[in-house]
Amino acid sequence: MQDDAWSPTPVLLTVDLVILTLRQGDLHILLVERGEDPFRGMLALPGGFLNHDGEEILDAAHRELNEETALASSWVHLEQLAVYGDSGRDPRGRVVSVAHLAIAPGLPDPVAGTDATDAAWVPAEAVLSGERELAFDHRRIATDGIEHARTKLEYSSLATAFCGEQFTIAELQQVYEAVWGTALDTRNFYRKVQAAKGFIIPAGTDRRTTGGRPARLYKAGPKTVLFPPLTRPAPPATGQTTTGGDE
Amino acid sequence: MQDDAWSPTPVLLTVDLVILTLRQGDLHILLVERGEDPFRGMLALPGGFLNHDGEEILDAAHRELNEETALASSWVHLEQLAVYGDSGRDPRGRVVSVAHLAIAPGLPDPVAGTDATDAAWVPAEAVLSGERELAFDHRRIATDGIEHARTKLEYSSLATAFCGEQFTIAELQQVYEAVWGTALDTRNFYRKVQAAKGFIIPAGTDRRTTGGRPARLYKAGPKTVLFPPLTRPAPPATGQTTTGGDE
DNA sequence: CCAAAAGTGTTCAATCTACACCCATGA
DNA sequence: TCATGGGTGTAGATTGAACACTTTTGG
Repeated sequence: MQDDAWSPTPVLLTVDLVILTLRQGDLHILLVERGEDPFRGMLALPGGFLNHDGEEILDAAHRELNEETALASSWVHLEQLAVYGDSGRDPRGRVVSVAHLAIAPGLPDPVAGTDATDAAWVPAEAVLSGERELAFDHRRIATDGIEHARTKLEYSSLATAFCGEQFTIAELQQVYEAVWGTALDTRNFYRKVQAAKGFIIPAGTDRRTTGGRPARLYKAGPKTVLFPPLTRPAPPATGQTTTGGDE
Repeated sequence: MQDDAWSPTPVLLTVDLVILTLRQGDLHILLVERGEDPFRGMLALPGGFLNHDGEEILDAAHRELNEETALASSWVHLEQLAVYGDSGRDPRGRVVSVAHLAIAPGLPDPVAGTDATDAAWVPAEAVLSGERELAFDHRRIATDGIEHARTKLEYSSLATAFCGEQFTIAELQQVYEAVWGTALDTRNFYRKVQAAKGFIIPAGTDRRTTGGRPARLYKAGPKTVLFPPLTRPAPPATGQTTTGGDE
């Protein structure tokens, strides 16, 4: 990082959010309908420019998140994902976006955005498959974000961010099954999450019942890195040499 | 990502590089001595502002890499790490840096920078321990980059980027040992790297000898994601509950 | 033939998977 | 007392760490 004689060209910074949650057992992503002109009327990730003077990037992400979900920041996991800065990605000029991943516990159905024309939860599958078109390079960003979440479930405590403050192990399992799109053995899942010490810790003597034996309640533990990790079942190897092309 | 009435504040974008290589069996990082005024004379990561008109971020990283190492881009692994944009990180104003991780095969000793006053390979340990002070928030960036490389060796083929086009399994093992700072069993390492199909593939009938039986030569295979992964030995658990504090 | 480094076989323990089984509650 | 989901035990397969041993070269 050193200066040169020429003065460097400034760019515009935006913050875009991949906000994920679970709804009726399926992974959903929050999208807004654009009210302004580049891509007006098309679905896009929530986000916006950095505020006037010296707003921190992470603060801007939090601000946008609250504008869209009206959720107490404390319950939401928020982390930086990557930068998307291709010169052609925004017709308005050189706009560089810092993408963030946010995970929220299940929210009430319709989220009327304060800012955007309209905001809605869309099944993640519809975005991954390309069924829903997105503005800018947002499909790419959303795909990257979802993939990031998938792998991070394995070795981090990210899954608890999908639950409320307290949750049962069965609820936690639903998170894994929804995000990974696979079924897991309930009984082995039990032991695995408990084997990762510090992942979840018992919460009071409370229980919650849905027809059978009441389940113990847990809350997120102090550890964010899981050991041993929860391994994702390998896809069933479709007769090919391995699992299709690579690199 | 939607517009507002006010016009957004532009920021300056830089690209900073964490360039790692192996030298005499130890992990080294390339640092330059700053010739310009903020932090003049202090060590810093190689990097610089984006070029005049619409240079792509990745292109800028490649450009800076070549200026510093004069290495054919094709042999170097280069990927984006993260964005560092805290408002106080650069005394010149709002400068946002896109950090990159570069891995290069061992290079000839002195790398006389074209741009910087001086460039030198510094043992990674000296940076991690804080023994060497770095300009800006570059120690943080370097630390993050090294940690990123460490974990990525486990599940990706990143290690081959430290070797030349062809390498022996013993050389590959040295990479793991140097980056992780642990000793590995040669014989089990053999089977593990070969079990991860597509990681390394035999290169011709060539062999290379250093005193004993000649070793087979390999080159990087098509797969970038390793399955099964090479797991890093857990640190010996120092009698504490687990491995020290967390979160 | 000896030293040195490459590569193979084998053992024993830890782990994982699959599934049988018991437990606690509401109706 | 039955249905329903929560939670535990356990046998067999798979994997992993440790280490003896064989192979191939140069001196």
